Amino acid sequence: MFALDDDLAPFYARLADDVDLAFARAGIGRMLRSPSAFEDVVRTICTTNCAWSATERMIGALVAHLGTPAEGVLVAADAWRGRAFPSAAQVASASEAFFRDVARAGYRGAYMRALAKSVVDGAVELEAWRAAPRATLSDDELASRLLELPGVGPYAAAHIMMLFGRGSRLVLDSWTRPRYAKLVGKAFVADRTIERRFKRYGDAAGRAFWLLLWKSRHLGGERRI
DNA sequence: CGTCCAGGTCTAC
DNA sequence: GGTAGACCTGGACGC
Repeated sequence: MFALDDDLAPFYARLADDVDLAFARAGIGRMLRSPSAFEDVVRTICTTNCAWSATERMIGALVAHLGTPAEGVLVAADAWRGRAFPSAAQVASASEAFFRDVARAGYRGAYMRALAKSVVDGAVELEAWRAAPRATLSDDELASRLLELPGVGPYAAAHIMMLFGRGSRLVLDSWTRPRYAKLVGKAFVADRTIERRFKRYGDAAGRAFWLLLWKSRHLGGERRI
């Protein structure tokens, strides 16, 4: 989960003379990921086009109703505490009614069911994709595969890749866009402009973008860049 | 009570 | 390849 195999040395080397991100060289910038790649993808789908409260509701329901209770942990039947995130098989076996009436996932229900089935029958090998080194599976190839998954668009693909240890794509959404604009003192900044600004970080552009957005959390205090 | 939109995506031009 | 419209849900908002 701590992605300790991710080698950030090249990234830190690139930040040696970076005014904005040199602070990260102290060992900042590692992304916390899920025990399984399937969980990373499902959680991400549950962040799309909805408020954070909805994301929590959907994921909470998946865990509480489909996940396996941890051994020796006594919990209420409807609680998510003490349970593992459900496996692809467990999600695949859930009914449409569960997604509609319990998780209240709306149109995402069909996406999650389809994804879970693809993982179960072996058509989609998320775990292998996550484990594959760049030399074997390029960022472009991984991105195109993720984009073919139901419910995964540009935002989700970039987010999942970040969790998979590929910090090349910028996670652009309704939180990061205004967040970046505020940091540079503008009301609005076009995606192309942001992409151009971070192009210099090469295959670590997404990680650099993310770090900049969270810089104040690491250093304390809000400041413009 | 109607409209808007939140850590977007998909389909049809 | 770029762009409207539709899409589940529910909390926030204006009236």
